[in-house]
Amino acid sequence: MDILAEKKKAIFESTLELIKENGFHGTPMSMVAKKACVACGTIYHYFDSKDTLIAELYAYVKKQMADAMFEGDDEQKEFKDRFYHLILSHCRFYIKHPNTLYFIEQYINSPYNNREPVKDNEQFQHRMWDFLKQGIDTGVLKPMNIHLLGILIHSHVVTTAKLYFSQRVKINEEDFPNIVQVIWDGVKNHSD
Amino acid sequence: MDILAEKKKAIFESTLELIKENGFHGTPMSMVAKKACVACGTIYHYFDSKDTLIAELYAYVKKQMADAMFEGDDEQKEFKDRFYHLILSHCRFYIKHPNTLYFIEQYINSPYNNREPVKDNEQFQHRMWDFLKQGIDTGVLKPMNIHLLGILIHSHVVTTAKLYFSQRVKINEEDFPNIVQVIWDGVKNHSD
DNA sequence: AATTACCGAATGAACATTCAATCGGGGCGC
DNA sequence: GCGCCCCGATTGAATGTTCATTCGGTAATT
Repeated sequence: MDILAEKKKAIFESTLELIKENGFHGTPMSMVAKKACVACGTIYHYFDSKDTLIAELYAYVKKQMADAMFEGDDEQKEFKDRFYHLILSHCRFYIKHPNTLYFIEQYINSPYNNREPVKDNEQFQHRMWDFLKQGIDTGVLKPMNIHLLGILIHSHVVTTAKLYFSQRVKINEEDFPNIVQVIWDGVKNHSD
Repeated sequence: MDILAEKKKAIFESTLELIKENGFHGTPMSMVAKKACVACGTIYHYFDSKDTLIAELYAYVKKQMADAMFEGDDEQKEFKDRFYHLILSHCRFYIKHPNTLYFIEQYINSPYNNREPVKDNEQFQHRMWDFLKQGIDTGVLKPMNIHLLGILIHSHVVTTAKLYFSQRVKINEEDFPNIVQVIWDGVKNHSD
């Protein structure tokens, strides 16, 4: 179970990195095999097909993200502080895991996305929705569709992380709070 | 020159639609040829390779977008009105051209993006930057890096357009102004 | 006539997937 | 403890398919 898991993990990590570099097309199974130091056939011992591998990889990184996400969230604190903390953690996760960032973005914008809906562990989504709902109910956030709100915020985070790695616009971690302020001012209820 | 342009255009449009449906990998040249009602060889009369076709297609749709973008912008109006008008036009362009929306998103998040930097007609970018700069200089917008501002706004627009076509969150054109308000509140300078 | 547009079968390379063959470790009889 | 067997894990060369691209030729346009 240990060695088994190790090999599967090696395949995941290799695929992740190669896809970031070369995209789905640009990464033949043979390349994944070489990078993961296994034989081609071994991959097929663990996964039915390349599509399956990619779909499972998506679930794998999604779970990692969910696990990392709410760490350090303190329900006792004020809403705004929690908001900043959550968004910044999320940004930092992507900064720390660029392979994941680019893989997810590619995946979401590819036809893989709608092929077989991976049964998402939607832990992350639900905790986020609860948090946002609380913000709306207490009048701190604009009254809006929660899903919409969540997606707008997430897209803001992703854009920020991508920018961090881009050549054209140079930002660093010290700029993050200012960028988070943009989305905060956007979603907060200005009537108070 | 006329018929020539027609055939080239047919190839562009077919590629655009097929890539939206099936992605880069999922669209063989033979399929493009069939859909465009030309022979395989004809495509190679107009384009050096599949990569070239895709790169030129990107420039082609980018130009269409730029052309459609600033239509109806009135420099006499108040900044906020112009902002809403521009953002809404941009949203509506994507709504009207979903193929373009999904193609661009796939392209940007693929390794094609960094392969050969298409010499962008950056007309759109520059007009946008000028507009944003004016907003900052007059104190209406938060003082921020203009490129950063532009990208954050654009990502908001793209997210909105994608949401429009998504199953999960149902929004329609009447919701747009509220969504634009989020980004407006986000970027406006609240100190006045 | 000459140049250009167009055709589509043929080519060959790249790649996902298969499978027959080997490895290795743990259970079992002695 | 020792040898043997079994079975899942692993291997990587071989297979068959799917394309991108080519090219010899035909039609249209000048």
